[in-house]
Amino acid sequence: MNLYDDQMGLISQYYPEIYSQVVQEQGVEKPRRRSGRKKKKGEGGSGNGVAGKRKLSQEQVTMLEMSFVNEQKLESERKENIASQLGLEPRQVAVWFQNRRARWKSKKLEDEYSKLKSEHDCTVVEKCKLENEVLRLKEQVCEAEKEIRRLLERSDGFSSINSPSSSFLMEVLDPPFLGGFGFEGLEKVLYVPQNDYINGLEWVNRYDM
DNA sequence: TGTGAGAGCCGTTTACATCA
DNA sequence: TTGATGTAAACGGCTCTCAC
Repeated sequence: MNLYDDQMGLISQYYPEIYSQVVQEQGVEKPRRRSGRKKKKGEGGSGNGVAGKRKLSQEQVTMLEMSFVNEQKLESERKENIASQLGLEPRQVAVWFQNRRARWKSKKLEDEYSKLKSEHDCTVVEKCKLENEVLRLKEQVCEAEKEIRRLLERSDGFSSINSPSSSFLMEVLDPPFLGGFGFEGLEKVLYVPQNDYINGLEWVNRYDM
């Protein structure tokens, strides 16, 4: 059983009147090659024997839609079959499939756009949430720093500046010595002895080239 | 390798239906 | 009745594939 048989099964099930008409028209042999592809406008080609375009009937469209759902591409044999079943020119069937593929593609693009837009909107909302969170955390840090400074100032009245607790707090609050003066990375190149009690100027002179 | 035919895609045109 | 507008059928041009 091929796709065509599947289609016919569906059609007989859902559209018995169309199916009986189709079965009656089976067996019509048509030439497979098209002759004279180009036609001037107004020459027709609709196969209706009427000048101008005519909309396809509801039954024709239904059958074409069902066929399209089964398979979007149209092989020659299938096209001939559908055309003979529906009393249309093969060219009409081909054109209908072409236009239907275009509509399908357009709809697909529309759906993809909607999906992407929805995802984009979600991302924007998430970004706003994260930015708010960053602001909130920054405020917390600011408050914490104020609190530390307040505690430091209070502790000045009770202990000397060289007490272990205050030096620890200073380390927390102040940037590293080299980094604070724009010498980031130099500490890796220059050796600074840990317990060397030379003053700052002497230290600079020692490493001055 | 060149050529002709068939088929698909894309953009456009045309015929027709609908509505204000 | 008529003009604007939307939709679907059809066309024309281009490209690709395949057989010869």
